[in-house]
Amino acid sequence: MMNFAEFKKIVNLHIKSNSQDAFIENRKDIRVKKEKTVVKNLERIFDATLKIGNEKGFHAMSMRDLSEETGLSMGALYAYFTSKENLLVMLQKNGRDSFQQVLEQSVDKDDSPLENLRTVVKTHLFMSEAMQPRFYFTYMEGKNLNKSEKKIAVEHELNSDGIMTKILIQGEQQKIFKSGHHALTTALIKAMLNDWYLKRWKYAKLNVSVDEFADYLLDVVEAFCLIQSQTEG
Amino acid sequence: MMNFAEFKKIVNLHIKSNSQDAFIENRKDIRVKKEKTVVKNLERIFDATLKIGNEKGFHAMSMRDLSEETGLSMGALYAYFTSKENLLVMLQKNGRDSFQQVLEQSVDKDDSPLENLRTVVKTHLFMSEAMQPRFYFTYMEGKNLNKSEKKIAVEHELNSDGIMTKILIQGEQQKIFKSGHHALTTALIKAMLNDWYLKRWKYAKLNVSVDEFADYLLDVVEAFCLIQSQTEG
DNA sequence: GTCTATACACAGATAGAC
DNA sequence: GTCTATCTGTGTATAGAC
Repeated sequence: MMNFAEFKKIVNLHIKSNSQDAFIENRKDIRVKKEKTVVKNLERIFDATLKIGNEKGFHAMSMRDLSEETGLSMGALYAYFTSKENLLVMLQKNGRDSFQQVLEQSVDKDDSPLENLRTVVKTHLFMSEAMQPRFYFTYMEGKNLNKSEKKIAVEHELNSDGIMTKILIQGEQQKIFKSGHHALTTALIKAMLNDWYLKRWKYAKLNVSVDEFADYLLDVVEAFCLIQSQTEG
Repeated sequence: MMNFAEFKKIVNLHIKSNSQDAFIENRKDIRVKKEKTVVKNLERIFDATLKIGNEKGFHAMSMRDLSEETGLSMGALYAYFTSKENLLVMLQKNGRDSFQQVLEQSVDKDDSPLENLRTVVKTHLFMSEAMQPRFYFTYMEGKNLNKSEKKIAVEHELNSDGIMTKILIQGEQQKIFKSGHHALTTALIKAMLNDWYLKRWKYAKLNVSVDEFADYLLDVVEAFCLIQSQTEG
C-alpha cells in the first residue's frame, strides 16, 4: 500500500500550483498583471505569512514583519492583496480547495470499504504532512475569519467528514464493519489525524515517522471498526 | 462508573477557587490589596478574557474590549495585572495547576489498569467539559506565550501524557493490555479527548452528550488496548 | 480602589516618485 | 512593478484626580 514518499511524488504537481490557482481566482484584486511575477511573489508572501503566522499568530504579524520576511516593501505587498484580511481569506481558500479535490478523487467506488478507509486516512494524513504549515495555519486561524468565511470552512469540514462516514456506512452494509455511530467514529479519526500536524513536536520527540503513524492509526481504527480481525497492513 | 453530573459535584469546589489561587500566586503584581475585591474582579477579568479571547483571539482583544466586558475602567484593570502578557500568563498557569492535580489524584494504585485508564480518560474529559473555555483558550493561545512559558506548558503536557502511558505499561505487564507503542497510544487518546473541547460545535451538531462521548471513546480505546474482549461499560 | 484623560508607539493602508 | 514617505486610527499603558 501507498507510503508517504510515493504519495508526495504523485501530488507534488498539484501542490506546487497553489499560488497559480490563487492568481487566477484573485485576478481582480491583484494590481500586478504579469502572471510570472505574481506567482513568484505570491508564493513568497504565502510562505512568509505561514511562517510568521504560525510562530506568533496572524493577527500579531505586522505588515512590516511581512515586508521584512518577503523582501518586498509595504507598498509592493499591497499590490498583491487589498487588505490584511483579504490575504488571510486568500490563504485559507487556497488550501481548502486542493485538499477537498485530492481527498474526493482518492476514493474508488470499485475498492472495498476497508481499502477506501485506508486510502482516505492516508491521503488526509499525507496531505497534512506535505503542507503542514498550511494545515496548522488553517486550523489555528479559523476563528479570525469573518462570519461567512467561517461558515464556508465549517461546510468544507462537514463535507470531508461525510466522505469518511459514507465509507463506514458502506462497510457496515457489506458486513465488513461493525455497526456504530459512524459520524462520531469519523470525528474521532479526524481528531487523531489532525493531531499529527497540530502537535508535530510531540511526534518528533517520540521519533515516529508519518508512515509509522499512519499504520498505527489504522490499527486503532480497524481494531474498532472491523467485525473480525483480518489481515493487517 | 462515574458520569459527568457526579464528577461535577465532586470537583466544583476545586474549580471555583481558581481566582483565589491566582490572587495568592500573583500577590506581588496585584496593586489592590483587599482579597475579597481581588477574587471578585479577577474572576470577572478571567471570564471576560476567555469569552473575548475565544471569539477573536487574545491578541485581537484590546484592553478597551476587556474594559467594556468587565465593566472596569482601563486604569482599574491595570491594578490587577502588570501588562497584557502578564494577564495571559496568569490565565494559563492558573488552569494548568488544578488540572494536573485533579488528574494525578484520580489514579488509584489499588485499582486495575483498566479501571485507572477509564478513570483518567473520564477525568480529563469531564474537566475539559466543566472548564471548556479555559481549555480551549489554553490550547489556542499557547503559541502566544514567551519561550520559557511555552517550555513549562510542554512539560505539563508530557507530564500528563506520562500518567496515561504508565497505566498502559502496567496493563501490558499484567497481561490485560496488548503490547504496543504506549506513548503513541496515549498521544492518540489525548488527541481524541482534546477534540471534545476544540470542536464543540461538531459534537453539538451530532447531538452527542459528554457521557456518550466518554463511553464511545473508551470503546475505541479498549478495542485497541485490551487483549481480549471483556465486559464493557 | 476606581475613574478620566492622555502619552506615545505602532498598526494598516495609501500617495506619488521612480 | 516597486520604492520611500507619510496619513490616520488604534493599541498598550500610565498619571493624577476623586
